[in-house]
Amino acid sequence: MLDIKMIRTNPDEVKKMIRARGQDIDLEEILGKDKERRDLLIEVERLKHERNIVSKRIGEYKERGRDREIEIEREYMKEVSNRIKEIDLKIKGCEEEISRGLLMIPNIPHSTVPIGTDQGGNIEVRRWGTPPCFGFKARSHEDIGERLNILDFTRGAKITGTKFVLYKGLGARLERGLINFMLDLHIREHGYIEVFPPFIVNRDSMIGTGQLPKFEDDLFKLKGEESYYLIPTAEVPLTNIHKDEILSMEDLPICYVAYTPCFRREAGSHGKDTTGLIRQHQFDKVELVKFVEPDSSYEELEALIKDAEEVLKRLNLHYRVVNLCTGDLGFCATKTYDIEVWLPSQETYREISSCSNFEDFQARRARIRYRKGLGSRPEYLHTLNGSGLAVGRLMVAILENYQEEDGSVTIPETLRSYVDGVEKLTKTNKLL
RNA sequence: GGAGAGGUGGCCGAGUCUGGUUUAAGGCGUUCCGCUCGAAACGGGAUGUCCCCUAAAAAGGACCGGGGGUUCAAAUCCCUCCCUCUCUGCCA
Repeated sequence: MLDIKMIRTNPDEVKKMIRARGQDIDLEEILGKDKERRDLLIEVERLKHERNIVSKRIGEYKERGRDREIEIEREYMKEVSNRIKEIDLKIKGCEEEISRGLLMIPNIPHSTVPIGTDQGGNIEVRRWGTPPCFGFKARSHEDIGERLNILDFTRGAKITGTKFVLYKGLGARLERGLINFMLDLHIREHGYIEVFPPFIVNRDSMIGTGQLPKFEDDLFKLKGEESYYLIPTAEVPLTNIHKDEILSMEDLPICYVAYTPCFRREAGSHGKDTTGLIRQHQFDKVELVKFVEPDSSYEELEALIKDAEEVLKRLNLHYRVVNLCTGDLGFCATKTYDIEVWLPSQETYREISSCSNFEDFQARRARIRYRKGLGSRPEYLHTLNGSGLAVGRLMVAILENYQEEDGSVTIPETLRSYVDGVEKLTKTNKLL
């Protein structure tokens, strides 16, 4: 959420930004309501002041038993009170409209974000490693996974439906190993605090991180009295840990890491990257979230992306880092780096992590503040998050990049201690 | 799920029955000043968040879990929802 005061003073810049993002939002209407609200406030506060004074006076009259005076004041105050009630109602209406509008305005891109309308405008920042060189035609991960009997798409669909998968035997174990490997790396070497949050959150949390009210269609909502949702990413519970809090400067930066499954409706994405594990309704992810001081948030973003990259380096997987352009940037972000891992079967780079700075956009929505020093006013802090990494897609990358001609898959050395020393996945009919 | 007790400032805690002079007592903590060679103890002051108006302040308004109602007036009365605790049922 943007600051209404900032919009009030820089309406043209905000309009320009909205246009650049290809959005259609009526700023004038919001600003009009804002003006109306402030005018009404001035009037109603004067009346409330009056009410406070007269009420006190009535109290004093009552003490002395001056009933006639009380009666006179009471008649007058009835009018004042009704008028207050009327105006308060109008103000509330204004506030609802203002907030509805504000919640739909995207964040302002950082000056280092390239201008562009879609993915094509993204800029490659760096590459690491080299793609593997096979003397045979690379198989897809689905192919490899099903032959090895570690991935079962048919049964996943049987149990639930399309875009649900069953990991079996060493596949399940490798998934778990990857999660543990990444958690350990971030906890032991990058200084993150591990968290195991709820996988279901309430509506207010979803608004806090920006999934709602705009992206309801992407979410799984639970049926029941409460407005509960399955999390589409651990970003939601992690960022909302400090909702409605005022932290002190010594607390910052706070860095959390969590493994959670993620649930996404993927509405409207049918036929798009639908193969295998790439796009599922449920997938595992290790997520990194930071709460930082505003001055340091862009340095923290650089550190965050490095922490995520380290996973791929340790696994010796070729990747590139991309700076997303204005047209591809998410709603809440001011700047996002994607990490794209090399997939031999598609001979292309595929997103495996997305690391973003949100500045105070989420902090304002979720009311997360900090105090610079003793006695200083609370200020919104900056939040960041990034995948570190998406486990399903990492599985894809390992199966494809480490495949052998005979259909087996070598397990990267770093991972072996996480799968009881297994060095190779080989074809088997047994459910290991 | 059932029964009961609660939710008040950074924390503890009074106020709620009986609505008004509450500007939310008192304590703790924090911080500043005094005393002191220094510290402790002691004495004194300061110590919330948001909104509005401001160049800034002052003044003003709102906030006692959330929302609504009654009333000239609500921390206090009524309704409703949420949360916590105790007992209890079922249960991993």
